[in-house]
Amino acid sequence: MNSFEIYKILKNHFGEVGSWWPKDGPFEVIIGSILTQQSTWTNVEKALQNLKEANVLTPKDIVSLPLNTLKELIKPSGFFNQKAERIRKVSEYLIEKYNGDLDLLFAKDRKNLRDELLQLKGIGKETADSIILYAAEKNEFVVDAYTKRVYSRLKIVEEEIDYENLKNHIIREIPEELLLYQEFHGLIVLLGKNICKKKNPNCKECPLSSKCKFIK
DNA sequence: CATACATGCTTTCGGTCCAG
DNA sequence: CTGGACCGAAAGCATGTATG
Repeated sequence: MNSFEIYKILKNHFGEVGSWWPKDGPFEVIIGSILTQQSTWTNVEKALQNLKEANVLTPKDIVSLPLNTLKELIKPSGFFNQKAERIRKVSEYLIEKYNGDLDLLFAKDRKNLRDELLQLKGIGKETADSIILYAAEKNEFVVDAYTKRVYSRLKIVEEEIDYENLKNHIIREIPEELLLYQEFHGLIVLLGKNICKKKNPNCKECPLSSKCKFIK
């Protein structure tokens, strides 16, 4: 079974995901992509809500905030000490290099943008790709723990496959289109979060169960 | 040198598992 | 059955040490 088939089955099952990532602006996407590292989205939403209520919406707002206040605001997302440092460092960088104007950063081509993001502490491959796909809106596919779990349970790839290999496997099998990249990733998140869970998977509800060897 | 593997980082949520 | 203590999982990343 190839990735485009999986996409169609998931879309048929869940329907249109739409712009499921919060579109309150590209800077919020960057913050969100850091906050969501190793954390659930519901917790990240609380942290983002706190920032909004405190009127912290731009890189300049972040750096003018005492670090401890930032930590308090993002506490619900977990790992708040590290994440606060990372968010502040990234904000400082954006101000120094682009005067806080993200359009300048996103004007770069996809590869250069990715390399630049990866040099920032706290931004690894998945976070960089999320920023490119959802904030810069360029065709960079995102794979994550859900993707790896789903694909390895389907026996399409081995469990220990690394990030780039899984990503390359998938992009070879699907059309290179922004909306499809966003939609497919969103659908996999829905599947991984609600059905293909690590602990109590709901295989009976899974639209892919007939193709899956895992089945519990 | 470079690649592999282990560890620290934190809160919230949803199970599991007995005691009452 | 009910609740509450308890446990592991949840959209990763950087750093340090071991291994070849």
